[in-house]
Amino acid sequence: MGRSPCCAKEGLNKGAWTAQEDQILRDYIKLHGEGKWRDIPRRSGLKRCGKSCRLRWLNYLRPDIKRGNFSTDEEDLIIRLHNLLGNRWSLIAGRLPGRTDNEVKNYWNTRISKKKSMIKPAQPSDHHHEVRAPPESDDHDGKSGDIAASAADNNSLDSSMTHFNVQGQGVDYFDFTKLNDFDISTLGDVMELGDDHATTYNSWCSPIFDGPMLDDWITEYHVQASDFRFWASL
DNA sequence: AAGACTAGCAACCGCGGGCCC
DNA sequence: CGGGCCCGCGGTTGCTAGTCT
Repeated sequence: MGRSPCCAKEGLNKGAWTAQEDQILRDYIKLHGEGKWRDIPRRSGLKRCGKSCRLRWLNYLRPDIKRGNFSTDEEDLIIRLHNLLGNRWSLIAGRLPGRTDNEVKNYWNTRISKKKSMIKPAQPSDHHHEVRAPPESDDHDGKSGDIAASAADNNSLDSSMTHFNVQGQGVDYFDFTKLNDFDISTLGDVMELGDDHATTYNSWCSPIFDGPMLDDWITEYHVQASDFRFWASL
């Protein structure tokens, strides 16, 4: 079936928004709230398609938007989140208060990706910090003999590290089953990775503590030690 | 001073998913 | 169950300001 266009194109303005248009949109949303984007042009008199109104509001007019340069902390966060999530800009932006997905995406495309391309790839020996894609699920089933695990034995993050030799690639993971006293609540609001990679804190952290879920967890979520250190430090 | 080039950013576009009928 | 609508996402485009020659 053909998809209907988001709006009739005739008679609509395109390109940069004027201050007057911004004000109309601001006033409208102040009065009626966000949502029903398709109705906005008709009800507000704006000659813009609903999609354009939504974009303008979310990326520019929203009162909580932080403008200006990204701090080094923000940049570091973006790099780490991008390592973990890939080009899922809305998820990344969700971890940066006041930043929009568009802004993060632009920042990545214009600066960070360039910076990264100039840095030589990490050596295999410094695997705690190297940027590396997670092992493919097909590579191991979490129970196979490929995985030789050895875990230390007390409560600290370091001692709960488990080293796996997956397909000959040494990778460190955290074993939550070794973390008796760790304040897992610090993770509560950072683990909303969404969709097929992970769900919320409640739905996947809890089962980990109910039993030895590490193998499945690694297979499904691929959270490496370096990434977990990062999450835990937030 | 002016034209060419570049970087950064705002906005557009097409697609997919969720929801409702 | 399938079609249509709406929303949100990510890739891409194009404008503009700044820099270079």
